[in-house]
Amino acid sequence: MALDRLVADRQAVTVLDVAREAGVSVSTVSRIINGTVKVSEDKRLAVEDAIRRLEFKPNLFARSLKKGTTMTIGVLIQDVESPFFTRVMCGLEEGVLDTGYALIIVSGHWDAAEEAERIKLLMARRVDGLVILTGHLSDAQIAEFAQMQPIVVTGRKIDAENVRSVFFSNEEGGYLATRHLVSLGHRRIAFIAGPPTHSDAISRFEGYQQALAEAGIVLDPALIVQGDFKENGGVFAMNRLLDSGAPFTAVFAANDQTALGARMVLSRRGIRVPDDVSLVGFDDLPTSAYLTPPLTTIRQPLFEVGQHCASLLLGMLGQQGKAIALPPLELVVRETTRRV
Amino acid sequence: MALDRLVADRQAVTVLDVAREAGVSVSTVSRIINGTVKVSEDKRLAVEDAIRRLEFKPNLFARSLKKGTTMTIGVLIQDVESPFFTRVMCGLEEGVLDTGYALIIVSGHWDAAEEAERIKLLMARRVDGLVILTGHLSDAQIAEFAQMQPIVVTGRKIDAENVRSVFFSNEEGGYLATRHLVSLGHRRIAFIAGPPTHSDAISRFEGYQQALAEAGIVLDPALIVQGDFKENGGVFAMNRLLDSGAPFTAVFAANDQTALGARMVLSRRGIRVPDDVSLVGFDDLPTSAYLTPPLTTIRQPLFEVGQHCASLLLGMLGQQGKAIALPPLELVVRETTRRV
DNA sequence: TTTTCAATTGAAAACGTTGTCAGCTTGACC
DNA sequence: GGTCAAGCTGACAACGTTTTCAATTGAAAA
Repeated sequence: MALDRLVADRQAVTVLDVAREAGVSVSTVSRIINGTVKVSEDKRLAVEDAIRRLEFKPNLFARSLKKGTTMTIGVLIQDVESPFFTRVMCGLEEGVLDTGYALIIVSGHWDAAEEAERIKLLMARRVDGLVILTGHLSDAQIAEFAQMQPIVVTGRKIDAENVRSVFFSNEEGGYLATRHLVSLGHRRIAFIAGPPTHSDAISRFEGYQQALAEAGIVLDPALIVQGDFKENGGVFAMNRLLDSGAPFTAVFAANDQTALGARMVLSRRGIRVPDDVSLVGFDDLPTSAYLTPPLTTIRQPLFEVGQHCASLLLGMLGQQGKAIALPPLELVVRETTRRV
Repeated sequence: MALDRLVADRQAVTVLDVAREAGVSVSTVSRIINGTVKVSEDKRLAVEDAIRRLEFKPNLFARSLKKGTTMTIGVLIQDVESPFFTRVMCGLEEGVLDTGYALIIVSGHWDAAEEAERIKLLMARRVDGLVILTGHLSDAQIAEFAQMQPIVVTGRKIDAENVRSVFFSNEEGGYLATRHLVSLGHRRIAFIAGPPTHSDAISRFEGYQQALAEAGIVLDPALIVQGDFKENGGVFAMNRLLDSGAPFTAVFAANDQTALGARMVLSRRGIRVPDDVSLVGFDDLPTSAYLTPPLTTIRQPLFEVGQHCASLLLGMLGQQGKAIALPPLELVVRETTRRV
């Protein structure tokens, strides 16, 4: 009795067992599973029944070995704990749902060497495709990796064989945020930057400069301080800014986490937001709407970015992924900004 | 020339190529790679050199197929976006670093059926082990899954073959938080609960009750409102609580996200924290220290929990994982609580 | 010098699939 | 009735490893 075998040794139900149980050959079983060739109705039924009875699960590794495909997608993120990445991951996860693909996620921790290391690890696992969410790898490196398997990369534009970029204008976001402050009458607008080598951070800074220039405000270097895209960077930056004594009425932080740190320092020093200082972030993280007061910020459609990445990659892998339209960047005005 | 072959067809460097290049048999190459049997020094050198020159990477799938092991660990979380899970994942990630194991992460979204579904997916991929971070699966289900592969589960105590639990007392945490409020003179302490079926949530409630009983305070059902462990649940709960008119001077929220939502409502209604109402959370999420004011909460050593899970599972898989000591739960007093 | 034995090594058989190839039916057509 | 094509089917060779098993070697022992 086949079920005994199942109980005795849970691991070992193979296509051979199914074939025996259904009284056909292994080839036929394989054909039914993959639907490659038509088989007679009675055998199909017998096999499907046997599969169900034996709870047969094809060994993915044997299959991978034969077909050269692993049904696995590698995802390089920078930090598992960053809400930015997890939001995108959420979209990715949704995007590959029910496609049979699984995600292997690795973190590069904002370090080009570590990123390359992790990608090599993924390649050793023969992932079918790669999603690279920002980071410090050079375009050339990515193009090289793309010789091995298709890649979708976010946060930059790469023109290379086998690479698709999901890209949207951080510059425009920086511009939107700054223009909003300008339109409220602010003229001394501080900027807490992101990591100096980070392309998103650079673009946001460019948007800031552009809005300033457009309003005829000369950029005051004393109002530019360095952050690191994390809460603590915001804390340091805001302290430095306040200690410098340079007067300002508004702050544009390069991301929400930075804004959070900055806001804490302001509050600690008795500076009210938005009464004394207006504050704008960037990202619209899930928690940002629940801060006190709720943070004015630039909304990036991160979930959709994830979905879109999945869809693009699936497309490159020959699967028909559902097309996702990327909503534009959007200024979300909440309660941390006020007319001066 | 071997390198030509490499360039022409990047995928296909096999152990056979290496053997040919080094002038030995495939068996010898395999032996050198796995270190199973001693081979002569000169051949070892030749093979190692060939491996390097050809950039040979063993095909993990062929190996898995033969050895029956996949060097993959499945992780069931509930929500990629929850800071709670990502913190633990961080520890997990660190724990398996350089062990050759990779993590496949799936989300159950707090739904027992979906959780079981995802676990079956992981099992179809023949993961070597499983880490289950809380959730709604029954103990019996987990014990059954454990017949297939070792499991580490958090947030509950399961006595079963092939299962290890990482468990620490949410009850004690609830007790600590409530006792802190009591010691500040509060007597009307509201509680915003978590999901009613969630074991962590239940334990925290029990701790709350215990501290109240110890202080001789009778529990007032009017002060207990339902949340869902997310920000929005905190918003609804706090609105309901305030609308009910029941007086209170302190709130214990079942987790930090809930506290965040509750705090926003308080602020919106002009109720000051901690001047009018004291607030305690649970989890000590990374952002909680940066709220305004910084949140008093119970710190769970989540990162260490992740490391510990990894270590336990690695142990069950026959790897010598480094032992991790789990720090105890801890009350972190910040600035949202004050003497009444 | 022969015998014994351990240390290395290579050939070949798995592991569980898929896909090619050839063989077997079956029915249609002349 | 014979021929053919078409439709199914099974045997078997891959896929790239690891792991027997047996053979070869060289050195040590007799």
